Amino acid sequence: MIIESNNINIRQIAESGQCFRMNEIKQDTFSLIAYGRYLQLKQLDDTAIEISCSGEEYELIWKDYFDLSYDYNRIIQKLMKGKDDFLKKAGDYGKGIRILRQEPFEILISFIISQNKNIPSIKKCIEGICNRYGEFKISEEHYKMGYYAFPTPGRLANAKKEELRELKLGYRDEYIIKAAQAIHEGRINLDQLKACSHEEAVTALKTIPGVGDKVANCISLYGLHHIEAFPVDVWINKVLNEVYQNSFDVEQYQGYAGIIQQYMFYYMRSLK
DNA sequence: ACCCAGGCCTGGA
DNA sequence: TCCAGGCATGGG
Repeated sequence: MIIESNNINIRQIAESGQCFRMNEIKQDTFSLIAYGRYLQLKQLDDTAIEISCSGEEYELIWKDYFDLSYDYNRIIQKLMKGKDDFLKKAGDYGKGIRILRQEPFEILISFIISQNKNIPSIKKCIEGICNRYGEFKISEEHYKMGYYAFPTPGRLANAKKEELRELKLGYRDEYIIKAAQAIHEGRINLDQLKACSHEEAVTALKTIPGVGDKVANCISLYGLHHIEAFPVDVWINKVLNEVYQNSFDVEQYQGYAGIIQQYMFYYMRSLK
């Protein structure tokens, strides 16, 4: 089925560093594994994508996943009318980005892995985990394409350190197991954190070893959809230092700073 | 060989 | 409270 929007660009989303299982499989066509499903997305033009699922499945899952009820154009227009030159360029450059509503547990583990790694390396590690611990599935709708879902908390909670080391996760092995156990044993309830405030969520997430301020903000933004989160990584740090001389005022964008952060990140990386 | 990657933890000022 | 060094691994 076709989705029309002035603010949806699959390539930009796939390259925006918020999701790690979206890949280009042929020109302008991307695969995606999420919520235990396999999907293909084709960019038709600047204002439309084709999504390989029924209208029913779209309404049930993907409309929400791509955050299609939110008006990103309103944010872009606000930036265009403002006087922040960098954000004008960044907004124009990344106006097809949206903040996905991804599975909280997958995001928790993915961003624990992300520390001190580049994006290609993060992707490799996540695929390794899925291949080793995820459920193997077959998509009848895609010529019986086989794929692995992201593993459940229970499967990862019972993983062995040595196994994870084989997957080249390095010192993150223990972090991953501890995090999965916290979820599996119910000490941390991610759905509950979705319902409470961003600040409370970050505080709770930081009790998990291997989750510091940056990773907690990423989980809050990408996994819990607290779009006021503002994760500061090396790239955003570069923006804050070099572009704003450490005088950027996040408060101007209160309530949706995470979207602004995403435009900054995507644009700054394009400059190198 | 060195440096960096969507950082975090620990120990010592 | 702030900072330095260490931490696994792969790629430039």
